[in-house]
Amino acid sequence: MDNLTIARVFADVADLLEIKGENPFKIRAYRNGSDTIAHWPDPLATMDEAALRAIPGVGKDLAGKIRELVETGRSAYHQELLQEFPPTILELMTLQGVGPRTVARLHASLGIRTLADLEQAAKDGRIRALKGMGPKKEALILEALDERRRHAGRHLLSDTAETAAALVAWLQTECPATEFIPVGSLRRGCETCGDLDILAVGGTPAVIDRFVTYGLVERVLGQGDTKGSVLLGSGIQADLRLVPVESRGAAMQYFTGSKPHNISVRDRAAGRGLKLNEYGLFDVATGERVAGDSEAGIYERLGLAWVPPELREYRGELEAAESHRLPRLIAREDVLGDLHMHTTETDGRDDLEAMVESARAAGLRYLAITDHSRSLAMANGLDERRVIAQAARIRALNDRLEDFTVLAGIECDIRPDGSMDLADDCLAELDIVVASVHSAFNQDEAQMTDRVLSAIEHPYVDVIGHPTGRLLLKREPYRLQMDRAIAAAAAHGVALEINSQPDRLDLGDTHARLARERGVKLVVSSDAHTRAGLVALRWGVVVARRAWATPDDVLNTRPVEGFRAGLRRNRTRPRSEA
DNA sequence: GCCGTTTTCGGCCCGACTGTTTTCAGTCG
Repeated sequence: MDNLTIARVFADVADLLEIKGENPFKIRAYRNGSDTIAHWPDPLATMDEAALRAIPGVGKDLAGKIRELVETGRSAYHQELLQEFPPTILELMTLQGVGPRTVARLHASLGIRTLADLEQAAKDGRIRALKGMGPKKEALILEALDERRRHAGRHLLSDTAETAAALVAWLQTECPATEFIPVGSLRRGCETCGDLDILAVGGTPAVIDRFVTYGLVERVLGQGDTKGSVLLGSGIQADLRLVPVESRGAAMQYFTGSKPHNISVRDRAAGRGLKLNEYGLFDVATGERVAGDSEAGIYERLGLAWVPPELREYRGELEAAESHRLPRLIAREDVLGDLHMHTTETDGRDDLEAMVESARAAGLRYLAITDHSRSLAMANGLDERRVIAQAARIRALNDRLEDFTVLAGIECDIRPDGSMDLADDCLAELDIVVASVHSAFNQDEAQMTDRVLSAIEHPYVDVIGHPTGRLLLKREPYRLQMDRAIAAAAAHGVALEINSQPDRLDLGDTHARLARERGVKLVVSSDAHTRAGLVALRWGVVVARRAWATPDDVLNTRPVEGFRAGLRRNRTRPRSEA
């Protein structure tokens, strides 16, 4: 049983307890536990009770339930709750404007169990008959059902960022006296965003009035003097919050989150006789405001270094901020080379020369061409003969270039049996080999793990490309024991890729952090298929930052000679040859 | 249900908006 499954059980328990009207702090305990477990880097299935209890938010009870889940595959408590309520009732909670109290009442008085039941009841006008409900609530439920059908769920970081950039640019033109700042999960660089939060610093309620008239607004969800909320045509919900200029820092801190980070910061404030809200940091005794203009001022007053937004996930950042041990995070400018891209030779849309020009324009100093190998016939993958011919062309081009290096590489398929898709003597000829899985995604965990471990052990493999194979919001990662892959990569000096494609971001932040902590070098690569695709490096860098990576953790921040020296093929030469 | 240089018992972040209320509950972030 993996961590995500355990996390889901606890999240379900929290929802069910909420519907039941249980003690809110008990509910929070399950929810906190669920959130922590979902991002916990080590597999809980292999941990004993003492180790489990060392996880923050996991006490005697939760540790026992985790053991029960691991050993029996189920939790008696979870099952008990499911006897009281049908499992489908949890879907009702995902509707905008429908919370636990409403679900409980719908279930108790109308026997509603499913989304279909709810829709029928709303259409029949049975909702409005309930105490505390009315025609408007009924209409809202129908709208929420419709919206859920059309664009359920979350949005890629890059999509949210584009939406935000356009909206902020428009707002800035319409209301030049007000400053607009995107905050929330977008500012933290989360791989997907549920909605878009924007601050309007120093504006008047007229700014909210303007906001709801934005051309891409599909529906106004709410509008007051300090807050407006709209649904955009893309399905992204955007919230605009008005704050006074003197609260700029406090509001940025508050609305950037994450929730557990903020709870912890507030807790820390309370311990010092201070109260923190979106308007500032206040002395409880005197009511005096002691900070709030800037984020740094708030953290400083609490004895903390300013925490970069990407680290605000309650994963040890406050302890590091307190002891001034926060890492100097990698930035896009630190990346000097790009090690994964395709050309017209396989499934790319631009040729070798165009990719080089694009990389130069992006401020890079070197790149590696890594087209697909033979097995990927769909992409016109290269066999040994074509690989060698392409390498010759790359080297000829390289000889003509000044102040820039082009490396000859390949993205070589890892076959289902773990062998490489090209002959060893061919791979040996190249400057860099990225090995990736592109087939037989459905192998079981043992097969897939052995397969990837074989690749890591192969002497000419330098990097594992998009190690989990996930496609965000589309495809689950393949079943790979990541802790074993990371251990093997560390042992063999193989780097793991952070693939920057917005729908991959693979490795993700928690795995990348674990790899880094275990001594594995990372590379941030674009996997560009067009010359414009190199801009994706931006997103890979965000993931690396969320993994607490410094430039030193990422091989392609080094100048080309240092980079090449760090590749596995150049540092595992047998001693007799040295 | 978790947790502890304030606490092993008694706390647990906090404010805005909506719809249904005639003073507030529910939802959201």
